[in-house]
Amino acid sequence: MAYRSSEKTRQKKDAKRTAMMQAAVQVFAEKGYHAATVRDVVNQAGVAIGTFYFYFPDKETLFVYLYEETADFLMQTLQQAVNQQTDPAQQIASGVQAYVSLAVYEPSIVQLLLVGGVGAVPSLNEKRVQFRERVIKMWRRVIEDMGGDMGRFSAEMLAGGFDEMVLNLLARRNPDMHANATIDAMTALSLRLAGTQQVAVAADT
Amino acid sequence: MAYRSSEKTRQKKDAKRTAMMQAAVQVFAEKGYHAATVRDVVNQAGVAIGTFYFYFPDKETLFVYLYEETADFLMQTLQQAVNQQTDPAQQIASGVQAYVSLAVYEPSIVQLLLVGGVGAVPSLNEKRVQFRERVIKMWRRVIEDMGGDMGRFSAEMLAGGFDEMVLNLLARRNPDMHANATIDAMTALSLRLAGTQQVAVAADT
Amino acid sequence: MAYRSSEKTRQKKDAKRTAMMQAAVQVFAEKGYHAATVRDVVNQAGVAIGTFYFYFPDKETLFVYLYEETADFLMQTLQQAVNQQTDPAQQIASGVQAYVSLAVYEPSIVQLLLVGGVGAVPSLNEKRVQFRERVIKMWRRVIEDMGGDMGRFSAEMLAGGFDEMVLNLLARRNPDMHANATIDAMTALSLRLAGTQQVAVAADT
Amino acid sequence: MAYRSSEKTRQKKDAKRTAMMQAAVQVFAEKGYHAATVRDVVNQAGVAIGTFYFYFPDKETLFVYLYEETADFLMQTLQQAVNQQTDPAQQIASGVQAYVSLAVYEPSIVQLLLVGGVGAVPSLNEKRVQFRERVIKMWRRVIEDMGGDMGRFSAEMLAGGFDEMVLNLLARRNPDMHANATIDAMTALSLRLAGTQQVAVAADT
DNA sequence: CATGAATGAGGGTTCATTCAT
DNA sequence: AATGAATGAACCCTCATTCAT
Repeated sequence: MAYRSSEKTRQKKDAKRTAMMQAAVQVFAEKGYHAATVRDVVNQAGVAIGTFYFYFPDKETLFVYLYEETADFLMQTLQQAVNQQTDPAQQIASGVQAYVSLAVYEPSIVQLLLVGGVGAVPSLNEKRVQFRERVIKMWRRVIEDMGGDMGRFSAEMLAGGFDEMVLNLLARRNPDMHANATIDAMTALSLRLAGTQQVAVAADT
Repeated sequence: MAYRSSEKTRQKKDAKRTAMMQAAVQVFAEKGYHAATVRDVVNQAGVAIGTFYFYFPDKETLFVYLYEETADFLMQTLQQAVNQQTDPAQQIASGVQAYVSLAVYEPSIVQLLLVGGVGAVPSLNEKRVQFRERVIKMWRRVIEDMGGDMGRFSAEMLAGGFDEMVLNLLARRNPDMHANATIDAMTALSLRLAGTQQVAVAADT
Repeated sequence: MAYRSSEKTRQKKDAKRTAMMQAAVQVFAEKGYHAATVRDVVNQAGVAIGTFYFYFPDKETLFVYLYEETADFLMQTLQQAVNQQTDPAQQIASGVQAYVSLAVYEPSIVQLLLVGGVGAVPSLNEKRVQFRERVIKMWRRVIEDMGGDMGRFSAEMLAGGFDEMVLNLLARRNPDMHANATIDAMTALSLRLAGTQQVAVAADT
Repeated sequence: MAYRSSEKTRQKKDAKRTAMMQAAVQVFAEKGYHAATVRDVVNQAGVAIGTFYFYFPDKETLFVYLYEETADFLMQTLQQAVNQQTDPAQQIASGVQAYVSLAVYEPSIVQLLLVGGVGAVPSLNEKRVQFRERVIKMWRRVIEDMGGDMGRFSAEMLAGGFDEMVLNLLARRNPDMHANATIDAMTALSLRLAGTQQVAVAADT
């Protein structure tokens, strides 16, 4: 199940609405914004097409809303993982671990946020910038807590690099089999990027 | 005497074809694959819609072709910049400089390759994977020439990180004004990622 | 309470579907398959173009379906008329009468089956062969019941000859005024073709 | 070679024009009027598309012209065969023989006249009526020379019946192998239709 | 609330036809 | 005469959206 009911939707307690949002994540992730049709979503959710327009004003609004929700969920998950640790180096490790786990377990989320409708929905651009900003800021805080320099740039590279690595992991035959190696590499490279220590790492593939 | 394709005719033909491809890059970059219509392209190019189908079999084929061409062009540009140098550290600097320059000068290219129609065109997925692989391999070679370890992972992070940094640069008000700072940071962080030296860098923003 | 397809709704739906099919028969009969547009059909039926695609998958499928339905209907009508009689000679007379009546009363049917889209729709060729075969077999049975020889060939000539005569009848100013003469001639000539008796017939035109 | 240059075209002595008309017969016969494109014709003829419009005003005119030419050719062939004989019964046999031979040897002609664009080209309807009229008149004359009654109706049935039988012959695997049986049957049935004698015929299939 | 029949703007594509060379 | 690049009307079909039930 891809979609996690956040605070916002949990209050609605609406099964149909939830079903449609869950279906939407899958469908959008799989086909991209334009190729996914409203009919795809309602079929997947098992409701009638009219029902869609009772709960959502239109396709685009749903998508943007979904993007926000999913971004929120991802940020919460990462932030929580980071906050569980106090040592910056361990914070990175924990965050990386959380990100990769999520990606492997719920690839739709990553697909939606990184590939899905970017560049396809004009009103999404701003949201996308905001999302990236949040990711970057989170990593920047950790890096600077370590005493690393170039916080902003390092964080940008970290954020983009993580995405690329995760996407490469997901492109493999058995992502879960290579998850640990990826996590280790991501962690090690993060420490290097911070620039505060020399790190030795396990063998490469 | 029969019709003879004179020099002038051929040039005009090539010109029209080129105009349509340039128009297509812009339109696709701006709206994404699905939202861009063939009519948009021909309007931008100043030709009739029938002309499009005289030169290209269909929209998707053009897009894939454009993607390949653009990817080839980017790779050539980068590879050339890298090859101009012999010292690995300088190779990175040169490649980074070339990438950023291209991005600032021709943002459509970056937009097309990184955002455009990814996830929207099924037949593009394979091409996209190939393109990323080429980018990653290029950086990996440089990194390993420096004696860096974790070549594959480092290269992935470099590739993804570079994209993120370039995208962030393009998102700013005056990309060209911040290009140099970004180039410096990208270079410095690359060296760190390679893991062979400690690098000091200029102040951050 | 959910939407319930009431009797009224269903009837309206059927009505619309029927209206479109009737419109289609007319339009196809009048213009032929290719020249007839889906817009022609929906205009004639008084519905929107989207409605067409709600009821039928596409133009070709509808046409083939229409052809089959019409062929079935014609065969049933003829067969029924034939079966009402026991004497072979009277069976022919009855069948001929039914065919001509149908042609005069509903010329679109004949037009669709004999002229409409033959040679225009590849997937129709097989259906056409089947239809001709059914017609031929029906007449052959009757002829052989009379003791006529050359059943297959006689039946072919009968089938083709009937069509030509009906088409010639329809091409006249007032088909209904000449229907009886045509019916008589068709019947008389059929008996001759069967080769079992000498027949005297009414005066010719 | 399907197209025979009649008096009209022979005077032109124009190779390109002839090539296009020959190509047109084939293409129209194969695909039907609408599905056949002007490009198909010029490709088959090995000329450029502009050349088409130098020789013919438009597609429809060519088709109508082609229909007339082909009808003329068929009528000439049949009439000639009929005229070679003096005895009416032998005239029929000769005409039938000629028709079947032509159909087997040059099926495109039959296809064009009987199936091709009938019902698809409005301006063809009149031509088609004229053609049928000529066929019918020819057979009627023969029948009445034999002393047969119902000349008009018999001739209609003969004309339509012949077409059906020829079409059925062409639909078989090896038309030429069954040509003789068909010819015999057509001849025998014609005599019966004329109503002047009792005819015995060879075994049926 | 829920339904699904109905709508029609708009997209990709074809193809008869024109005209400068 | 001959060419083929260029045109654009028109076709088939999709799909977001509405609304009576």
